[in-house]
Amino acid sequence: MGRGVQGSAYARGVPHGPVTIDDLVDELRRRGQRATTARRAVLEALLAAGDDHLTADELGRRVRSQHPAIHLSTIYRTLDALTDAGITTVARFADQPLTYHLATDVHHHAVCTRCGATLSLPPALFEPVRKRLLRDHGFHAEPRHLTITGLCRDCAGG
Amino acid sequence: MGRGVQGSAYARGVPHGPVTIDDLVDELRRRGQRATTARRAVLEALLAAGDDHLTADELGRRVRSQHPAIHLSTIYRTLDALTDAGITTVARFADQPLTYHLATDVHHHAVCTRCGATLSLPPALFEPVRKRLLRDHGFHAEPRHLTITGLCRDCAGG
DNA sequence: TTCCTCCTGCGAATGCTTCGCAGGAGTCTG
DNA sequence: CAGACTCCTGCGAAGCATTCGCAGGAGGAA
Repeated sequence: MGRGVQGSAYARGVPHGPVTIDDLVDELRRRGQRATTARRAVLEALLAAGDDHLTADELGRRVRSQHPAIHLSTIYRTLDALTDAGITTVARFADQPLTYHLATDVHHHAVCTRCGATLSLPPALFEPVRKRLLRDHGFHAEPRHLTITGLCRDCAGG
Repeated sequence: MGRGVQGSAYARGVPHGPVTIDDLVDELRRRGQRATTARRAVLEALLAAGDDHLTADELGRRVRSQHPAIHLSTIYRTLDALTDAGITTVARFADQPLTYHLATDVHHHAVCTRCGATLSLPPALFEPVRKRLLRDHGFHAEPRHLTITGLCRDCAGG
């Protein structure tokens, strides 16, 4: 397969699973945004992070290890732009700072409000609720990254 | 019914539905906390707010209309204490400041990440997911105030 | 009433995130 | 490949919600 001449990885919406830096950069440009060093670096860091959720600060630290001049405010603006473009997804766990990851990484979360532990959940779990919200309320539940709060096994004491 | 001689409204855990100021103050004391003017005022404001979710700031404004000297930091500390005592519940909608309401008001939310509109949902909707999380992951999903994000009918354009 | 704490007002500090500005880098055009 | 037109960036400061330290005052048990 690979990327064909005419189709980017994003040609039919946000793809699931692995993508390359070039896919991401292409998509960025397709959205009318510029592919700068800072943005490429942020995308590389996100790609390298795999399933992890990174804060702007952590992302800044990683990016600066290669490009020391990149300012934290640029990271924030970049993440804003990427999120607008649908390339990244934001989530806030409890009262932690915002975290970011690639939108290609589709999953939901259960977050412990006491210890902050997170559990990754398969999207299927929420399908019934999603359908119901759509049908009964016209509400389009976030399909890519829901968060449900509560207490983890340890914090619930059993 | 009414409150019997020996049983507070909270005797069997957090009650659903209406409670009085005295129920709330009693419960506070039962938890070993002091019933001060500030705390009573906060509880009154929450009670008067009905189903609304109030920020510390908004709560401060309302409390100060009766007791001008009560400082915002006291509101925060009071809300902390009330939440610790299980009397109030916290929620964050999108990137808004934290909001608070009485724990007796049990409901879930769908929040639009674009316009911030919120939809109140019956607890029953999430029961299947809750049960599943508990059984499969030992995760105790917050029973009193879940939030699910997405786009409302208007923002989804249809 | 007395005493021992806990709670409070106040102001300053913190931490994340955003903003305004002036200069520099991307991209499009020819 | 040069020129021009923006958008993007580094920098520092501002903004906002929330927390903290302190010294004094109010709550409640005896």
